[in-house]
Amino acid sequence: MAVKRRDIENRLREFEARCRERGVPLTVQRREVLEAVLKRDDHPTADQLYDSLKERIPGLSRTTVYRVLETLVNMGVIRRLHHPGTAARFDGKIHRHHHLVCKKCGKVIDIHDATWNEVPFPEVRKEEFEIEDFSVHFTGICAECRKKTSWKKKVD
Amino acid sequence: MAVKRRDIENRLREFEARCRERGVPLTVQRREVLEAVLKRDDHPTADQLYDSLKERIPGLSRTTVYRVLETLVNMGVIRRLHHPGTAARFDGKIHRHHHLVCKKCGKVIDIHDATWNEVPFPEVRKEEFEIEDFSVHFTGICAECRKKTSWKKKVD
DNA sequence: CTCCGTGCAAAAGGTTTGCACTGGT
DNA sequence: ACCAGTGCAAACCTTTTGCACGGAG
Repeated sequence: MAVKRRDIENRLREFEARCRERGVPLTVQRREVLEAVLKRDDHPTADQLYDSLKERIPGLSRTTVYRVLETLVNMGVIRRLHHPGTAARFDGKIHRHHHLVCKKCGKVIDIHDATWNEVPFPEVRKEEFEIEDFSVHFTGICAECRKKTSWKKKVD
Repeated sequence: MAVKRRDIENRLREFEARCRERGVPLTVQRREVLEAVLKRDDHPTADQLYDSLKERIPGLSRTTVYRVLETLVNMGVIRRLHHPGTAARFDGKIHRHHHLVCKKCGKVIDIHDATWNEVPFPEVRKEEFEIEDFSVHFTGICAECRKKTSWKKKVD
């Protein structure tokens, strides 16, 4: 489910506060892009966000959307997803959650599962890698794709 | 660790058998690209594979590498990875394993962890999603990047 | 007032497509 | 011989960069 209205307001306020304390200029574009990401639960691409905002913000540049998204990711306010598909997708939900990824159509569905959230980090001392978080990709076939008869891409 | 020599031979034989039984033409390019992916453990991009093969296969086209990789993924012989970075990466290891992904440089390290492999699939009846497998992305900072002082953003 | 952020255009990758030719079955 | 696979070039899509202007602190 998408972030709730109340939560969105909190997130925006939190963002504004963080901008101020860091001296990061708070622009209309940044606020609007963040709000647009928070309002959706379908992991939009930069281009989809641009399309949904260009009417509200006349003269908005695609470039700016890319740059703002980069800024928001670096501030830890949103996340960049690396799932199937050519374009990067963005997620306003920054708490730990996992994804169902359809092998056929690439759709990404959020899931929350307490059991999975609590599995302890694996031992990776050998790799000298400092794990901060994790997310699980469950791959398979979504309901719609399962209904369709033709199954071209994946053969088996 | 990379796939072992013996295993590579088995995988190639298995691939040839599957081609025959499906009537998929077995070409030099397909065999060589598959072998090249199996021989490495660093999740190469299409371009890196092309570079490593163009000497062995004079006249090889980048396009062909892309097309062959697509075919191999569809046949289930290799996997496409969707990790940070602009280019898609490919993985010859098709058994269940997980990845350490560096937030800074985008490097992907394989890990095998029995505990993680055995956590049962979550309940997703509501989503009507048929889970087939999963893989876990552990995000954090790799050894090299941790040593570096600056901590701005990703490169590779 | 000073910079940083923005807009525009153009460049820079990475990947896909159209078409003619070659090679596997 | 037939049809799928390949090579080449160009198209395409996403993302990044250079530069001048304008708005936020």
